[in-house]
Amino acid sequence: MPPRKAAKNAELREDSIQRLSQAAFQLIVMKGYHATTLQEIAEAVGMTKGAIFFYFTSKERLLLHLLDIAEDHIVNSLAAHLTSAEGTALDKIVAYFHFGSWHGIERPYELLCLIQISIEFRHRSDAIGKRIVAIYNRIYRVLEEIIEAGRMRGELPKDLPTREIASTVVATHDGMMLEYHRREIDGEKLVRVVRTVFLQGLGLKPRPKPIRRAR
Amino acid sequence: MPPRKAAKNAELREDSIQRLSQAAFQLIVMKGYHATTLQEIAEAVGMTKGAIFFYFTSKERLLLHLLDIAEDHIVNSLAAHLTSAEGTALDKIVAYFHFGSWHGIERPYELLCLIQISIEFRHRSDAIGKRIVAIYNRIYRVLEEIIEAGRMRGELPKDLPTREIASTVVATHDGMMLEYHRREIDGEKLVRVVRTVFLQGLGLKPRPKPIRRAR
Amino acid sequence: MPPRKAAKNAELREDSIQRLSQAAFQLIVMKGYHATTLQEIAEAVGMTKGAIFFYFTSKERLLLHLLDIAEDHIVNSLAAHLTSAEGTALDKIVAYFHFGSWHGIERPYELLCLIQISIEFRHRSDAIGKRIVAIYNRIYRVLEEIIEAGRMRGELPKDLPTREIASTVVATHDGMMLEYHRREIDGEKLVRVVRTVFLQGLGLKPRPKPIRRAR
Amino acid sequence: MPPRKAAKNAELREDSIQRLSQAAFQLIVMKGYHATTLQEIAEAVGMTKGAIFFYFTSKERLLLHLLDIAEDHIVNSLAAHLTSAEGTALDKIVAYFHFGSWHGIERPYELLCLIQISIEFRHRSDAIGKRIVAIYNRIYRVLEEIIEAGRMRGELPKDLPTREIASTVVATHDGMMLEYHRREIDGEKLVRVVRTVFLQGLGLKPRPKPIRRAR
DNA sequence: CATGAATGAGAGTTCATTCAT
DNA sequence: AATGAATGAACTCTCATTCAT
Repeated sequence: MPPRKAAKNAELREDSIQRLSQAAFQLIVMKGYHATTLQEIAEAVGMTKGAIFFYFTSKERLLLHLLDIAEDHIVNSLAAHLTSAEGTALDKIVAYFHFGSWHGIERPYELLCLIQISIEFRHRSDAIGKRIVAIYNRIYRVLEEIIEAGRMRGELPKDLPTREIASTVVATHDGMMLEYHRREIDGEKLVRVVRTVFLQGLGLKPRPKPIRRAR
Repeated sequence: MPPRKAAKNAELREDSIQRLSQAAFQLIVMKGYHATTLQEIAEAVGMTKGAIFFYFTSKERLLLHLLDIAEDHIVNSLAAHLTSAEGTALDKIVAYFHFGSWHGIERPYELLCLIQISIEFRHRSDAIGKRIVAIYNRIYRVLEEIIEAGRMRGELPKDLPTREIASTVVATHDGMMLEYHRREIDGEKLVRVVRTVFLQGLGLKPRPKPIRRAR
Repeated sequence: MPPRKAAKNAELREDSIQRLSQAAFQLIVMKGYHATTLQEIAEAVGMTKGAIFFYFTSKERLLLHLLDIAEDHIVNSLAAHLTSAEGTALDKIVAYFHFGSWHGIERPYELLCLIQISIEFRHRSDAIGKRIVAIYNRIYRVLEEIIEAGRMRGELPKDLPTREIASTVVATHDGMMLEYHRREIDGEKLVRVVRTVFLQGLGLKPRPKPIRRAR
Repeated sequence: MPPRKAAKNAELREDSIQRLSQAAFQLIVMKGYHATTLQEIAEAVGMTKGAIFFYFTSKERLLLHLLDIAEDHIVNSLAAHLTSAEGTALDKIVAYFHFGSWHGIERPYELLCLIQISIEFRHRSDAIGKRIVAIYNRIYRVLEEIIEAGRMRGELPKDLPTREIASTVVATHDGMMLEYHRREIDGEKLVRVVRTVFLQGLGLKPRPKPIRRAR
């Protein structure tokens, strides 16, 4: 039964890659890429270091594989969700937070891994640096399109620049995810606060008078 | 003049420590703590690796020293600014963003170093992990006091929990700082967007006028 | 028909061994034994690493097998050629160069493999070291017998020691083969030069040419 | 006394580099480059692996350093010896053998290292492959110039091509050196045989006059 | 027969750290 | 006060080898 055998092997292979990837996601999110050793990853799935090199040719390639997965799972479905026709820009931005937080809770590691790597490789121009930048650029693009469209329809304040709004959304989102992992925090509450803030600001609204100048 | 000489030596010592610290701040912010080698730090100030051990007993102690500096410069003055009697909670939160961004632009490295370390050592319980948690806890405490006080005075929505508001503020602030460093972004614009969002939300509110119905 | 099947299997087995050996010869000659991996050898014949262990119990045994082949093909036929009764010692030495060069051109890998291994394992006393020494000793013995016989018949200068003449022949021959592979060189020209040198030296002698008959 | 100290350190450095290089020369000649580990080299001089990286940034760089030394000591002085005005081409070729054998006996490792590396890296185009080819090309060039000049003066047979004569000289020389190391052989006798062969061939010629003294 | 998964010993390399000077 | 030499532990990576299928 060669087909069965082949199938079994393929399964095994997929399973091993899967387990190694999951372990790597977790460890990288917990300790960072540089502080995570292949030894730890291997041990986490009950293999030896050498096994990693059977599936990935280097530590860097393993990480690139994780980025592929994360991009696929997160950015792709994000784009799919947010580029649909319906909904206002604000709806979509809120959806972005919800989406992220959903991932952050159900599948936290892929999302956090992207954030972690974007921080660790912020200023590097090697393969990983380029890859993570490309991934983030996709996110920025999706958001900026939403914002532009919203602005056209008058759903957003005209005096706030697109690029900086997108950055604010990403910054808040990533910061929120990190914060969620930094403290033991009620994720749902956190999202609710962020959503509220983004929708209404923190100000008590029926505002008595126009301009309260800060500072 | 042994005293004079001693004085001179002390000065020299301070100067060396100062220069090493600055270099370390920059490199850690750019590359992360784990990816920064003592070699690089030493070279950046024209010394050799060995010299660092004359001033700091280990790489870890060097980092702890940086954390001391950063706490002193940032958290202390932050607390001083924000615990003053005047101003509403919102004013102070806005000031928090401004304060951070000011530091982020004038003396970016100390602030970013705190953020970087809080991410790299998020889940560690060694000396550094404990230290960075302690520093962040001070920040949370300051913010939560402000928020509580504001809530008492009715300046903040009652349905948003203090802890999560503080987390949102910190998350947004840290995310914003990282974002500022991740992209080439106009820092002032970014702050303005964040401030606006926090104050008013992104929603187009029934601004005072529109309501005026025709006729 | 189990016998037929068995026969077929045996054939297949021989064929696989044959192909692996050829690939190994080539790769070892090109890169050296240590720098050649079983992976490469397997790939060169479209197998996997593991398959090699079905035919050879170790990399070392594979090499020993190659040495067997090379000894069989080269040293045996060399001995057969050179120990025949006819011809002077000089004829036979020339034949040695020709023989070598013939192998070197038609079947270069076996011969070069011997040379390569004799260099890589010169100073080792493991199985391979002993084997290659034994093979070379056979060659020396054949040559020394020829030389001794020639000396008896007065065909060779008396003042040159047998052992060193044999070494010179081997040295020149091996050096020539390596050189032939090191540069892009016209093999036939090279052999001609070597033969001429060995027969007449490089000195311009009042050559016996006199044969030119008068008139 | 900073100068003394500096001097001492410089001495120490030179000494360590020297010792490491010598050990590396020997081991590479005995076992080949690939089969020699940095561990062994370090142990041979009573250091640890790490020390090697203090002086050389990689195993490859260490080898390149050895090649520099060897080129300097051998090829340079070879060129100096052989490009002098006096002497016939034959004298110089004989001198080449003598020179080589002198090096081979007094400082055998540098010369043998060149030969060894030329064999191990014959077919590679990395930094080492290029380096060793460049070194050999210098040798060929020197020899070919000598041969050409000799041919002009009628000192060499006209029917033998320059390139192949040079190759024969190099091949014989290298082969001789390897042979010298392969067997326990009387080096002087070996050189004498080679010299005689090159001058007169192995044929018993009606020697015109007894002694044409080489050198 | 042959594969592909996995191992484990050991290689080259990095880097914080020590220490004599 | 500072250097440069050297260490040693830990890392990434390689490769011959084993084995279930």
